[in-house]
Amino acid sequence: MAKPTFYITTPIYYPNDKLHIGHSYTTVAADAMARYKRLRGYDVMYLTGTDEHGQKIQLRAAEAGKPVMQFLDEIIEWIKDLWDKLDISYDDFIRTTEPRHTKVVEEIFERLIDQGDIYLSDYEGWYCTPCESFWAERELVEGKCPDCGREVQYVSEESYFFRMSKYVDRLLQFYEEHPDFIQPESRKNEMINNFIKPGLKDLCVSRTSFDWGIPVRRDPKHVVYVWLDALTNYITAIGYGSDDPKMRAKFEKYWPADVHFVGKEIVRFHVIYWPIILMALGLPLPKKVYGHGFLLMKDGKMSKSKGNVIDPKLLIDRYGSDAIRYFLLREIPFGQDGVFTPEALVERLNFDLANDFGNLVHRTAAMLHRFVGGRVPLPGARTDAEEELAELAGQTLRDLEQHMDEMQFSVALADIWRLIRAANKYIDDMAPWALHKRGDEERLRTVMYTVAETIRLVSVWVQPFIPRAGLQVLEQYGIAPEFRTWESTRTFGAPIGQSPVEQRPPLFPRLDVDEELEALAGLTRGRDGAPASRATDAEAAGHGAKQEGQRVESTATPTGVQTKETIGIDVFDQVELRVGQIRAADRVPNADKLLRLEVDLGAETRQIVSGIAKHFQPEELIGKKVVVVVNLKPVKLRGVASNGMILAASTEEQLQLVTVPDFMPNGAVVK
RNA sequence: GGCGGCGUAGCUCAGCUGGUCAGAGCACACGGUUCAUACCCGUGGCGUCGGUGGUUCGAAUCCACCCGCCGCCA
Repeated sequence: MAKPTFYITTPIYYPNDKLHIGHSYTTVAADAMARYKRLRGYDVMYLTGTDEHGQKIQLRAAEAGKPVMQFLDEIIEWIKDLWDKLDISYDDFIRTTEPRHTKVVEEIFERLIDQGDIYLSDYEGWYCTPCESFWAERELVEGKCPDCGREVQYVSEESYFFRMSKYVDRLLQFYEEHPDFIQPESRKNEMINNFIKPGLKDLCVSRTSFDWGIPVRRDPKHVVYVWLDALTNYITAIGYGSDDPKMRAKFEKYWPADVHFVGKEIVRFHVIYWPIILMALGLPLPKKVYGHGFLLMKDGKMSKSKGNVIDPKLLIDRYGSDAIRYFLLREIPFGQDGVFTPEALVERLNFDLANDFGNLVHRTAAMLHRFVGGRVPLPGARTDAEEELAELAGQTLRDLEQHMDEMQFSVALADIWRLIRAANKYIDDMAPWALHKRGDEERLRTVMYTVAETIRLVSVWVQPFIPRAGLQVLEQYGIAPEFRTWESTRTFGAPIGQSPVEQRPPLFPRLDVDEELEALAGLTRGRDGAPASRATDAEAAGHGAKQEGQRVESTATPTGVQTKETIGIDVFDQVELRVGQIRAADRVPNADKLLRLEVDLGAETRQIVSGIAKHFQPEELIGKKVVVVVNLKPVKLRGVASNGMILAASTEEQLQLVTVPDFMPNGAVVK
């Protein structure tokens, strides 16, 4: 019998800028689901991609002085590299500029006109070019764009429209027959009350005001506008409308999709317009649309103007993909918003990954070597303690599967960690070192086997979330392939005795909290202090979502000592350095590494927190003339405000402040 | 303004259709342990479950109103 299929998608992202950690969240969640389903024996199709049309792309490319396709290719390369770094196991990556997509969209459009679902009319309204948004007269704020506050133009444009109203009754009936279609449920009411009950408006599906898009075949001054282009990626990618019979078979195999993961801001398009488009095409509807929440920063949504956008690659480089994946999936209840704080990140990594899981694996390997010759021993008779752990393992598997089916990743991880904690506790209760000392070989073997077996189960289960660590432990513990399968974890007591176990360095390093908080403060300070061109926030994910981020610069070839991208003098010039004199210094309570400094900059005296307490006594700093970055965004470290940064040179062991001769006045510019 | 949601220990949050539901993790205090990444284990204090009324034998859990946040829409 053929394997059951599972088709899962992320939104296609709008590549007018680099993506941020919010996009990574959607993609990581979908990846965890895809990996889970593969482990469960499904034939999985996991699709992601990019939505590459629209005026804003065109404008961005022009700003960058590049041909549009070149501009896009460079960003797509960056995005694919990000997914590689995050271990995203997508099966296909669709770009809406590919012929397999554009050709089919053209045909769909023709067909829908012929069917009478699409008709020609006029679109009137106020248009904000940067936001690519139309506004009704009454929506304007003092005649300006309500989103960004900039000028809008009145436009009257001939447009094609999709007759949505025709399908409303069928849509409502579908909702009723498929109560789980929209997740979380609360979104469903919003949709019905806000869009459907008041009367669903026809959707504008073409534009004549720009030409970076798929032309309408019979009327090429029009290009297909956003949703009919973007949403259809979910079917064109798997072969809908293809000339190739193999691809058509693929479509038959995977459609309808099992779930579309989307950010909550685009739920509406996926649960109203997309089903209606599919009805018009006579295709079955997707089984589920899951609108997840946003990853917020402490001070609200991520946005460039707040300087709180984090480049995911910097995080991955520092902590590794497993760590970032774990944090995203554990910290944010799927469907709700979650908050990114440096403290939460470091604590999750230290407590859950290093202390609980990593240490369990590490201490067990050490004991296996020290007590029983470096192999998983053969167990003797079980006692109540072993039965209890086995029982908990069985319960954990049941809970885990249930929560994964509900797509509650954070709860599923909590389930696994409950067993990890129990295993750590079991070790303490059984005290193998005491058994060893006492010479109780049979008990010792039983205990060590039981711990190894628990580690085996956990390592299999953990793979959808942190694939590297899971696989690494299975290899370290010499687990045979047949005991790495999901099904094999239904039994506690697999014959893994005699497997040779390696001693390896800890899976996850324990992080120094102060050091990391300071480093993360640096990462979130936003590296291009330029004020954002508009106030809209970078949304977590989505078609046409309004995103601010860094423009992709041409890729520099690092040479010699250089490891970062080459920057222009204009970028460096944004950093304001001045001479400052340390007037006072004392330790920050509850922090090993932090000193609170008062620095005299001539015109003012500022408080700056610096992570140099390991290298200096507070007294010896008084009077020193140092170089201060004065235009850094203020941050709080351990609750103490820091309004700048002191420059220092450092190696692994040493650290010296960059100092200036005493005759230079406080406040003098350094450049 | 309309619709919806939320407000539970210092922090982040679980608590479905009312009766061991007053909980978990972190933080804090004390104790234990040494295999391990100063790690793990145990014990303990802490909460008027946003406020006020009401339904009920009994409400964090249902209802009404109020306060404060938030989401979608207008």
